[in-house]
Amino acid sequence: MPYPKGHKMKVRNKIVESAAKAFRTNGIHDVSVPFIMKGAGLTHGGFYSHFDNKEQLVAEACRYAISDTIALLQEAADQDKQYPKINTVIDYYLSPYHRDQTEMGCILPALSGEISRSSEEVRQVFTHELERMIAFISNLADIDASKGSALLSTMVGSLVLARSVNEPELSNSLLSAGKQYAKELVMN
Amino acid sequence: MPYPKGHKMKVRNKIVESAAKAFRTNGIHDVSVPFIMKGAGLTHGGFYSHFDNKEQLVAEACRYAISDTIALLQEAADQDKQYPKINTVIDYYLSPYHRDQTEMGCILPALSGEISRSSEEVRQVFTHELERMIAFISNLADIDASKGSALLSTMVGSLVLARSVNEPELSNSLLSAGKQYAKELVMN
DNA sequence: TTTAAAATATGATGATCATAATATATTATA
DNA sequence: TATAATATATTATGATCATCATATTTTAAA
Repeated sequence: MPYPKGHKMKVRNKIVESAAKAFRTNGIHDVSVPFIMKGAGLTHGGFYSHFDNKEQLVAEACRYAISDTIALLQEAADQDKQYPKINTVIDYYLSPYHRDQTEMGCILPALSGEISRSSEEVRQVFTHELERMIAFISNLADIDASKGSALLSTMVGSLVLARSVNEPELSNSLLSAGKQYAKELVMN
Repeated sequence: MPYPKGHKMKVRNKIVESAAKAFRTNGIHDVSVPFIMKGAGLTHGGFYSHFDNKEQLVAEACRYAISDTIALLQEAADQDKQYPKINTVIDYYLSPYHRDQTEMGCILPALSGEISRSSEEVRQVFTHELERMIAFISNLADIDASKGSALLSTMVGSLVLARSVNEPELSNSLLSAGKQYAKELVMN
């Protein structure tokens, strides 16, 4: 058996990581398989020995990206002493930094629009991961899932709109307004 | 001068309408120029006598679609006797009907993600139209623009997430939660 | 009814895409 | 060190895209 044990798995993970980055930056349809493979340090030929098709990779990249985001937000919540902890997450999520760092940021504002037009397979994975995200937010804010959904919606909506406009002032005010009313939602 | 006066303008409008429909349903990059032209009852060849390139059409379709949405929401607000009027708009915006009718629905949840990766020209138009939308919502709800931005963000976020999941129950609960907290935001 | 400008259709070009077939390189084990 | 299984690279295929060049159709006015 050539190649060390676990080698293929590592390469596969690199492809998923590369895809998760590229999709968040440039969208799903605008990112080609060759581009993703280049990002993983490979050429396009080997792609189909790792995945059945691009759609399967999209699903995996969604799963990876949301898990990654939850971990990142959890870390932010743990490090900051601010209370309630949810405020740290809201502040991070709606920061100019997060707005401008799409590559590493939350997948929801970046790809939800495209996901809604994707295959059942992709939407199935997305649905499951979104449920985890809602649970995470609700738990951290100590609110029920319904309120948690509304909170997440406000965060996602504010960020996606803030990213769409090309007037920095308007963009910042969308973030600020989102932050303020997200926090009020949690407290009331 | 062949062809009746105003003929070209009418055809041009048909193309913009066709594009606005198609983009909302299938995204910008996933809709081809030949497909848009077919939707307007034409073949692809004539496209470039109406527009310099696809990007220019995207910008026009954005403008058209947001104006169309504002008019639709204004109409809904005028017809229903419910007070405050903003509640009618919130109920319509976050209805299963609007969620499932992407073709005629609001462009914000459908295309914001892609817009944020579009050209400056497109984002410029989008920014201007978004400002009009925020003004419309704030005015109708009798709240300031900051609160209006947060309200619109909640509506957009809820709808985009509701459209992304493939579990009807979760989707409906995202709409319901959005409705409830959007109304509370207006009142508090 | 003819005509010519304006609008539209047909067909072509070169790029890029997802995917597949085949060739080459890698390396754990014998 | 040789080998054979496995991973990766190269090359090919057929489709689709935006855009352009050219041909054909339309119809207001002469």
